[in-house]
Amino acid sequence: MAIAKNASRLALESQPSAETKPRGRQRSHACEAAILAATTELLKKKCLRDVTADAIAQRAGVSKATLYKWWPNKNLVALDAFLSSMRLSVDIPNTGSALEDFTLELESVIRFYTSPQGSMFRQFVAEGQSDPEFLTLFRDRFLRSRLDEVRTIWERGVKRGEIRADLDPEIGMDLIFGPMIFRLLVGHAELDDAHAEALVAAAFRGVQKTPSSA
Amino acid sequence: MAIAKNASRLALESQPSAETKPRGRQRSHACEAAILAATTELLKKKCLRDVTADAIAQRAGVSKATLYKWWPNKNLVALDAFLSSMRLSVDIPNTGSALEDFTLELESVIRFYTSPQGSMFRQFVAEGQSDPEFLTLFRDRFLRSRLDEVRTIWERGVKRGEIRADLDPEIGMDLIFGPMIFRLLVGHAELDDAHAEALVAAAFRGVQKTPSSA
Amino acid sequence: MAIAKNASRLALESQPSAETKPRGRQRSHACEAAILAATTELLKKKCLRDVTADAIAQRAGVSKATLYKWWPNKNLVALDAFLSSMRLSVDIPNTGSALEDFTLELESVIRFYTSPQGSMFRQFVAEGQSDPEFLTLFRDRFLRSRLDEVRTIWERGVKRGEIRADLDPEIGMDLIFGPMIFRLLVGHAELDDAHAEALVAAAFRGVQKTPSSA
Amino acid sequence: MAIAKNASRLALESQPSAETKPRGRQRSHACEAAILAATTELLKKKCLRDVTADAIAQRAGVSKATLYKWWPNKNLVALDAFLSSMRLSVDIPNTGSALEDFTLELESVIRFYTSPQGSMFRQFVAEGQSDPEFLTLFRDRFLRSRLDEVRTIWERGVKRGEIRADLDPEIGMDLIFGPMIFRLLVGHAELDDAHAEALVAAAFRGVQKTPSSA
DNA sequence: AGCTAATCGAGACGGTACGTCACGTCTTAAT
DNA sequence: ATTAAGACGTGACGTACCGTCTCGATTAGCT
Repeated sequence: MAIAKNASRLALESQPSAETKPRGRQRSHACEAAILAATTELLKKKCLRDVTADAIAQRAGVSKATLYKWWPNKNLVALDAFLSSMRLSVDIPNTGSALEDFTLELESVIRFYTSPQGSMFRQFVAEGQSDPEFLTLFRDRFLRSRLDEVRTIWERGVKRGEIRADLDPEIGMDLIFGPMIFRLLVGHAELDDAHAEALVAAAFRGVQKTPSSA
Repeated sequence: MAIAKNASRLALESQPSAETKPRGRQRSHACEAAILAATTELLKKKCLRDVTADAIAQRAGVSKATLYKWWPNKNLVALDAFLSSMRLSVDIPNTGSALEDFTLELESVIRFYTSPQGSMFRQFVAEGQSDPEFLTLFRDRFLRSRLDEVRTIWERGVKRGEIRADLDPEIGMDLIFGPMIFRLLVGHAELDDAHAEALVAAAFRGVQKTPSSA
Repeated sequence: MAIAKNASRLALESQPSAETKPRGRQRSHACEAAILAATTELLKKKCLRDVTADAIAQRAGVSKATLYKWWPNKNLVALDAFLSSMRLSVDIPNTGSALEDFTLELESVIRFYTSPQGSMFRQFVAEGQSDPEFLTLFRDRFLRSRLDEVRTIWERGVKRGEIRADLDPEIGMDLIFGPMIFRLLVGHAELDDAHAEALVAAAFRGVQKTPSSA
Repeated sequence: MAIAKNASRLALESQPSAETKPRGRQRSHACEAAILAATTELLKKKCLRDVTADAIAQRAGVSKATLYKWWPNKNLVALDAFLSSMRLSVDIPNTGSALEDFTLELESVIRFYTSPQGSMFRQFVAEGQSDPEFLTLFRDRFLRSRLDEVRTIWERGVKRGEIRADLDPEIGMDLIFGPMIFRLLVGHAELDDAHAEALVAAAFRGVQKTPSSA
């Protein structure tokens, strides 16, 4: 099931000691860090498709063999680089209003995804279209946890009675974030704070003309 | 603006009379048709990235040079192939209820986009992430007109008083189709008729617990 | 035996009337002349390998089909162009001394072969190495007659008692012109009037130290 | 000056010790040898023009990229193949008579140049006509040394008083070998032992009717 | 004067080889 | 054992020129 040849980035965090160290030279942390940093740096200038494994290795001052020893391919290096550059867990807004929380969160997400840094998101989704395993990995390692974090907004909203309890949260969340992803990937419309607000507002109020307001 | 070296597919359809034919041998319809057919066929088996220009040419019984003479790259060939295979303009449902129309339409779109044929959509969006010009072209030649067609549902709904008149239709449409695209590209949740219905319903009613129903 | 599809250039000169003209549009002299002129012109700037059939046709304002209708390939066009630009039969020197005649002739030949015009000679020999039929044709249409002309110098020399009668003229002629061709094609040594004189002198006197002059 | 991207063939032979080996994987001797062997083999069947880089690579079981990494084009591969297949330095005859030595040498050279193996010589001269740098390289790497070797015959002849000391050896050598090259490349006359003998004899005695023999 | 052939310009076409690029693997000597 | 360096096989790329072909327009001799 594991695609990555190892737990990659995470491998270095775990195993604080315990097991017997293998003989010979130990895996270099510096080396791995250099690769991830180089990848991040290069991806700010070019898209994933145009960043070559050679370029990463060269920029990191690392041999290509080292790179391929720890990652099965370039995409997974980029994914790790992306993940490692996002460590400081983003905290979810908590203003007391789910509407406001979602608006703030969406604005924040948009700002990130449209930044050079966050534009990697689009590349990953794109790569995923021709590499299902990579798409799965991307979902499991990044999206899932992000969505889980955001779901707390939803749940708080439900608890507070702001959000309909009968609505499948998955559908609710897609309703809020789907349109943003759509615009992000297809580029058919603007994507900024104003739109974030309008989108969340529309998702909340709904499209339908309510009988009362008629 | 034009990326394609010519009007390609469309060039052959238009102007049945009018302008004087150029002097030399005419562009072969058979040749172009063969290329588009071969491309469509190959794309049913493999994803766009894995279909090579050579394979298209060979399967079409056409020389690679001919292919590159009329299209700058295989993505645009695929786009033309996609467009040509969708000629019969899909008609938009018109049941008298916007909610039902959107549900039917979304179901239909989902069925298409998850078919071998329609999965090209995902590939195009993916390619577009590393080729902005292609993304623009894809939007202009395909998405734009599709969205325009669907917008009639919206406008009928507004006229009938089913849909809020104060809501930007662009936002409304993204609300309905964005979540589907999100799921289509990221694959984090199911995508079938039931979900189509739930999505449209949620978009219509909104996420918010209405005071009256409280 | 004929390689060319027709008698080419010569076809237009011959048959002043006689046979019944075929029906339809007649072959255009202007057209052929333009092709030959364009070829000659282009070959002054580039070597035969680098002059394309398209370039010839375009420069001549002629269609490629016309070109290939009358010549089987580019090399034979060039050969005809070469021959047609040399019509005015070069006259062989006749000073009364074979030594002097050969020297003058060799100087003249060297001047021609090292001119832009005459450098086609080298190209023909080169092409001939990978196309034996072309080499044969080149020999038959050009070299043979040139050598025959020059042979009169030899024969006059023999008659006058200047040249050994027991020597095969073919060997004698090769002795005089071979070294020049060698230098022309390989470029390992200078090729000018001085060398022409020295070469002919050496060929005449021989390499051997004569007993008498010892 | 250097055309080849490296010292190629020679690089592997030289410097058995001295400089420290570079760090990485070493250039594969087997790989290079396979390329040269394949080239030699193919050139026995087809002429240089008709031997493709792909064919060489495939037959050598080597990738085209590797081939192009070490040689800028197939001509230089062929040249290296030619040179490597001639290593055992041919020894120059030394019978005590320059006339006989030159005759033997010329016979030997003719036999070689008319063999499948040696016919590459013609191809090289031919290619050189459209690629001056290649011609220079061919002269420098092959012809020069061959001529230098043969010149010892000349010098011994001069010392022994068989050959005129006042004659420029370059002219003398061209006189002996030029006619052979002429015939080799143009094919207007036979090229065998008998002619070798006749040619050398004529070059030695000269064309001129000597007064004494009159 | 119209008919019928052949030629002509334009340029599309199939084919073949080119030389380049990136991928991911493998080899070597050094650490 | 891991590293840097970098050679290697694979396979697709997009380009160039070849020689053939298909058009419609032109230009004659023949009816």
